Amino acid sequence: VQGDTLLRIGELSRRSGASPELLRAWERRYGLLRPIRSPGGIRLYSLADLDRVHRMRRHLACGIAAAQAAAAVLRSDAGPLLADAALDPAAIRHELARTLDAFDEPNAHTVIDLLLTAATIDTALTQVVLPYLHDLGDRWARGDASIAQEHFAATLIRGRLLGLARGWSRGLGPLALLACLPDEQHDLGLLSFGLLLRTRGWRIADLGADMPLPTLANTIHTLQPHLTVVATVTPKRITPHQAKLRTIAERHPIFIGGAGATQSAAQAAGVTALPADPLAAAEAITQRAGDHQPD
Amino acid sequence: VQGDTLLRIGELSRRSGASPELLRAWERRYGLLRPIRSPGGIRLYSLADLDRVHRMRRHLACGIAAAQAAAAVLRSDAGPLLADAALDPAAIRHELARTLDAFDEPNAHTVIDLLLTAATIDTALTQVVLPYLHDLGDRWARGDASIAQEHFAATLIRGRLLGLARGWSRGLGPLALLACLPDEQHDLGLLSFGLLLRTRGWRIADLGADMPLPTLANTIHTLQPHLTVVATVTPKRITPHQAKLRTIAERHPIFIGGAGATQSAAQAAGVTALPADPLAAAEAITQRAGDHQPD
Amino acid sequence: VQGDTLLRIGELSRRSGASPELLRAWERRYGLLRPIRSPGGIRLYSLADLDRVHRMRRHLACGIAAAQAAAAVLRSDAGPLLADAALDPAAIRHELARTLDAFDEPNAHTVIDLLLTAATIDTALTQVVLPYLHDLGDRWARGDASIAQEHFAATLIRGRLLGLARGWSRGLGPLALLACLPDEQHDLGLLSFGLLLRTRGWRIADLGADMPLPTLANTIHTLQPHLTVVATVTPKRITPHQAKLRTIAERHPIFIGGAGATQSAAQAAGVTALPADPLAAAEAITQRAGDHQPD
DNA sequence: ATAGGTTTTGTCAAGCTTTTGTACAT
DNA sequence: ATGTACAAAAGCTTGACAAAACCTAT
Repeated sequence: VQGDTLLRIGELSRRSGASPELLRAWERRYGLLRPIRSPGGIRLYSLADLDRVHRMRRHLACGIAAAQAAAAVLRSDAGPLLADAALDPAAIRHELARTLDAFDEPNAHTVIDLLLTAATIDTALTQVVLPYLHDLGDRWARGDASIAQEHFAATLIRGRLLGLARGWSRGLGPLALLACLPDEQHDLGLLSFGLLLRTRGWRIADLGADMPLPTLANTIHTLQPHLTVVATVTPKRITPHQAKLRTIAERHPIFIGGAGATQSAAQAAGVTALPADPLAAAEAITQRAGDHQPD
Repeated sequence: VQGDTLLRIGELSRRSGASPELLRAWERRYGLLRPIRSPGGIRLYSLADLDRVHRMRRHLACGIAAAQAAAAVLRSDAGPLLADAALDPAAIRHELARTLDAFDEPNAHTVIDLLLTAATIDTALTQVVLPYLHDLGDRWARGDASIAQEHFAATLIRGRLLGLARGWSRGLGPLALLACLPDEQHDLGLLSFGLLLRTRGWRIADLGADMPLPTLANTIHTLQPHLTVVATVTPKRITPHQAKLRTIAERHPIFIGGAGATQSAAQAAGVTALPADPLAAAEAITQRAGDHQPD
Repeated sequence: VQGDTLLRIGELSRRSGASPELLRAWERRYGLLRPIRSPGGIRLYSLADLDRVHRMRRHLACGIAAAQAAAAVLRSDAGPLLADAALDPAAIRHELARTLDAFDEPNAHTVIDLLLTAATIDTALTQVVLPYLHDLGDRWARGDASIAQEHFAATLIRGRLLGLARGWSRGLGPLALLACLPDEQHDLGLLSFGLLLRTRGWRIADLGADMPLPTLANTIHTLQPHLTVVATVTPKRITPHQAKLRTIAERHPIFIGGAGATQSAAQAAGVTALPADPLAAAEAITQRAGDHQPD
């Protein structure tokens, strides 16, 4: 569970599938493991040792002889493996999925803490959080994840993203107004996009899910943002509002993002489509703003 | 229920369920009560004293030993008064409304920071945040607030509440599972209620808005919570699901809260209605859990 | 079920599922629990103790041997913070001091994680981190803290602040160049100040401690920042460089901040003094920039 | 793989003390 | 009403024990 727990030989055997006698033999013959000892002489193994045994068995399963397998394991033993493995985005994403699927809130927070200290917000969002959410959606569609798991995960992640968002309307940069199209409930992608914009110096005002367009128009008038981004996961939400969108877009720059932001649908509504990739979208908008109002 | 009613020891005993001898012992040993005396020496107790005895008995029912229970009662006696003395809830609520109405995110955060530093979570929620949200809903119904303002405020507050919620499934007491009924999108009341439960020692798992009942049933089976609370702002959401709710409630305690939790609707669905006031609801549930799980 | 109730061993046993004998054995053998005692010698446990027992049992259920499980529990002991829902800045500061003084790096990280999710960066820095550093300096001056503790704490905090600073030179806002005066080694205050500026939309370039003024002048020429802030904790570092500072300030706005930034010293060097309070300083600079370059 | 010895760990018992609700005499 | 007494319940310490898990060596 933890990174620094110690296992006795019985537990190592249970977790690795190798008998205690065999583990002792591998230690004596090949120096595969170097457990520390308790005051009474009991062997105590680290999780790195467990990993070594796993690799050893994998080699054996491939037909490598024991002596050579052990040598290979020790050779490829680049020190604190598990600690480094934690920095691999795929591993973190996997760990995030595991904890959230199990409704294990404290450890999910720990994983996110680790992620946020190890990575930039850009990396955390594009390499871990957004791919995870995307994957979760797929699993839900396939019936491999329950709505409960999906809501639980979304709530926890929303909390962390809103934590990062704190104060994002403050400061000197241009203001971007964000909102989901009417009937669109998926706000996490837009929230993430807002964070990517924020790290690029924008000020953000986020109206969240399901925003009626007349109200949006009023808010544009009140806040006078530099530009507005509306989001949708399906082009279907655009068509019913083409006319209204076009009216607003005539007096104010409107961008549309999310999986539903197809070129054709955007063009029909007289607004500008953003790339599907949120990082590319953030860069594109920032680039554009920099051009219009250079330094 | 006057503020200045005085009880003699027999009446206090009858109302509190503790024998006169015991009440005197608690006074002598722990200083739990400080009754004034009649000219003839008869003890005269206030209603605050009755409340102390009730709290004492609740602690005892939870398994706390008498000396420690009395200490806890006395400690929580002086606590909130001193802590919150400097704080005017109405002023803070007004300030919160002003900043949020103006989409002034940084200063809204500052107000909330101030509130959280100056008040307990209980006070912050029941005196400021929940009244503000309620008032915002009223203003929206009257057309005095736009959906944009409402979404903006809800998102910001949700972020702060989720920040406070961090780690709330960890460690101690019994586990409470929370969810909104199907089609119910208002999750902030439930979230606040979860925080109130948390400060009373519960562990929380929150499934958020719009949770299908079959999935809820599965999650109950998986997590084995001590009880489940579903929320709705209107009784209309209960009727279509009466049968399913009843089925679940037969094998697991289900409570229903929120503005829509009328007695009649709850009874029809075979579940227990909670008081409309979230603080009272949290107290009621905690009370009940303490009663059911004595020695 | 308050956060400060005390349990006798029987109740702890009932709530945790471990027998009283076993609890005493764990205390004696591994020091897992440190209950206070009643005047008569009865063990009184806190809810944090209950949490420890729960974690102990969870480890045991995973197959970890008792001695190692206890060691793991004690190692990951983040104090009473996680058990209570206490987000009082003073409590967090105290917990930060406790963990850092004990060179308890993992738990210090946990405390900081908690702080960053519960509070805004502004609050975290001004209410917790900076007061803690100031207090640490005082204690060191009085001989109550060792240089080792001071270095350890500074290094850990610097790492976290740098983590928050990631990407802070990116984006659209005006660029602020930060540097400590020659011989000035205290860079954490400046780093914090940079973060406060960042949340107000600035881009930041930080040159860190002990920066020779000719190099600073060159960097100003290269980066063309919007303004430059130099920091010092004592006015003594200003006097030797008055002339050079004045020369630079003739062609570029220079501000001076930190405890050493007295009005008189600043005036003598022809630069602008900032308020001693970093939050006020950040606001002042941002205000000024907004005036000069509106919208 | 087995044998024989050691360490670890949960449990129990004996004898004594503290805590606490109730009872009784003044 | 007060104060003392009392007995049951719950705790404390010391010491010991046995099953399970481990060790080494053959």
